[in-house]
Amino acid sequence: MATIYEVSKLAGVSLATVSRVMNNTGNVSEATRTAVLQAMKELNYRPNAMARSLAANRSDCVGIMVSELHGPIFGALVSSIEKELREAGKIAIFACGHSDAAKEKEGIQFLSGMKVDALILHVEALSDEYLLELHDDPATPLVALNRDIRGMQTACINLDNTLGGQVATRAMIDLGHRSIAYIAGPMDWQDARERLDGHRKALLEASIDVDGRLVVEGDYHEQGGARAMRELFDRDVPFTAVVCANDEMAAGAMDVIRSRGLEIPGDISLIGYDNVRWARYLYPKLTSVNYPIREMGQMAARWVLKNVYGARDLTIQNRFTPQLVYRDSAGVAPV
Amino acid sequence: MATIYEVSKLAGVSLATVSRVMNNTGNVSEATRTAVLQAMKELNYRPNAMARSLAANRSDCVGIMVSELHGPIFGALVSSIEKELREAGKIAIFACGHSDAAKEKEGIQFLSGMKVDALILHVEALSDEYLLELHDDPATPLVALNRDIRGMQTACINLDNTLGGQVATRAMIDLGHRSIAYIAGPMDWQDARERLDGHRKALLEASIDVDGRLVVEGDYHEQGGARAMRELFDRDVPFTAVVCANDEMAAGAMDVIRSRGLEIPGDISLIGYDNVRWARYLYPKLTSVNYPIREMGQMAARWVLKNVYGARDLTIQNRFTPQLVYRDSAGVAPV
DNA sequence: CTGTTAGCGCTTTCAT
DNA sequence: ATGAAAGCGCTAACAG
Repeated sequence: MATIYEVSKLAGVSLATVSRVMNNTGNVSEATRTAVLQAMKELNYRPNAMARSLAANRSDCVGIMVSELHGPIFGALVSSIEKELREAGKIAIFACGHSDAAKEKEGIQFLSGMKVDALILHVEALSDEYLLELHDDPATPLVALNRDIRGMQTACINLDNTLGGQVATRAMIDLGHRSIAYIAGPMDWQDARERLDGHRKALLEASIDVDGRLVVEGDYHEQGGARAMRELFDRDVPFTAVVCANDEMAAGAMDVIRSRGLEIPGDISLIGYDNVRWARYLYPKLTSVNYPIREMGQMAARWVLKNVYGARDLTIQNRFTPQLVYRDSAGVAPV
Repeated sequence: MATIYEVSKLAGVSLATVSRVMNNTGNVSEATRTAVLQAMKELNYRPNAMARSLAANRSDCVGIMVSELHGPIFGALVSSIEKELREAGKIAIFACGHSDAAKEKEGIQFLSGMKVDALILHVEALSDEYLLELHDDPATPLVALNRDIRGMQTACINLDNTLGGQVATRAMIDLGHRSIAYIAGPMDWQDARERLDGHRKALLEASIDVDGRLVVEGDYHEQGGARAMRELFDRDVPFTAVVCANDEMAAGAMDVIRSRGLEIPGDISLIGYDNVRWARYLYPKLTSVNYPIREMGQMAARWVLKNVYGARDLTIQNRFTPQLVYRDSAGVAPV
């Protein structure tokens, strides 16, 4: 593979000049510029990104640490970040934490070894304190998704999860439901707690007693949703609606409801959360709270572009508002 | 961030020695080794991956070029490759081609600028000839997923798509269906053509005439599947089963079938292809041909580990056999 | 077993 | 406007 040296020789100029035309830095006469460009083409020259980083002390890489690389949420996130970064000529380097504190730390270490210029994190296991520490270390700027940490709120991009839970339950109430069950996410996750808070809030504002027997903790997975749904039926306290803390669990719940010979939404209304791509493939099509993950990923990328690479004219929105997407799984309460 | 130089000073040894303990190369006395390790810990030293690559002329990065980073197929692929590579201490760098020839080429250029040690490709738009050319250039070894290119078959990892189509249609035949419609993928994609071939083959081996009016070309997306399904109904030639070239289209078709007041599988049986994660969330649960994409991604990663990094004891399987996953959407033909 | 030294390909002063 | 030269942090001969 050709190097800058060979290009300079072929073009009859010095290394420095070739570097200048590559980076559009300093003054280069039109004549030499074209000569260099020509030589680069001729040799099919690709600058060595590694060498460039080393010399420039700037890698043009940003590290993305997520729980998983796949799935409807993380997949969309990762994809939108990569897209935005790439359009700005930056490279996204990914690491997976699998919701495990040790692995998340290890992933961050790995990325820092890659000398990334910035970090975008969407992690569960790492504590607020740890993230704050990282944030206060000026070595690598970072932005955290789905977190809201005091002391670094300008570097947090999150969804108003409480509002989301509220909106879902409120929609059920507006449809006439009074006995509304809730399948929560794992309570050691902040977003799960917030979503549940929202549910409770909606109940309170409608003066409906919150009945502990009507909420059961799931695991954000289909199986957990199914299990929770069975538990709900077994508890034998009547309800006409169930809101789920995410769509996966709603899918599991849906299956169980149907297997009891009940109709959705005729007998039981159902609302999910996240509005993943396949929510509309379900039958009936799932009403769900939208998690604008692509927009939020894009925003995280912009945060980096603005705060690390000095891009102008970018406004950062730290907090996003979830909106209910009405489909067919929630209907008026049976009389 | 600490450098190797500072570590060497703190440990009271030379650069070379530090390098040796980092890489487990050459002989180092136990005493100095611990001293160096200690110094590294003390300084929280992370080797600079860029510098290391430059010097060693080996980046430990492998470039992954896929059409998309997200979605049930690509997401799973990307995730499995990253996992396998990472466990071997290699770094996956991703680029998206969006099924566009120009972007796919550009992505490859980009990755080669990153000086990746190898390339794993899952692309549609690039021609066999172009890939062969790349393959014959020893600069960057490459392995191609979902392709079967003469002249580089040992570097291809693919699914027997024809067999998959055959298996699906054969299952319908075994259930007593004789009039079987087919919703194909875009005919300029090789895998779509192969899957259709399989369908025809199954028909032939059962001595069923292939009726051109019963196959319609879709686009591998839900909307295309719905459109194709409507087209099929409009053509007014009766059928009791439809096999779809992928699950997305099956989801779209399902919706249309139901909207005509028909039952699945009572009136019409349906089989999908790919067996994506949400296939079992559909109602009825979708019977589908499994595309073992994770295994294949893992295999591609192993190919690189073996052929580029010299890992031992890895056997490479170039061709995978699809298997039908029986669920509820396909049943016996109505009498 | 350990140290010295010459690069890897590029950027970036500093001269000219 | 262009060139010379000193590194960036690390590896890999080569000596000793």
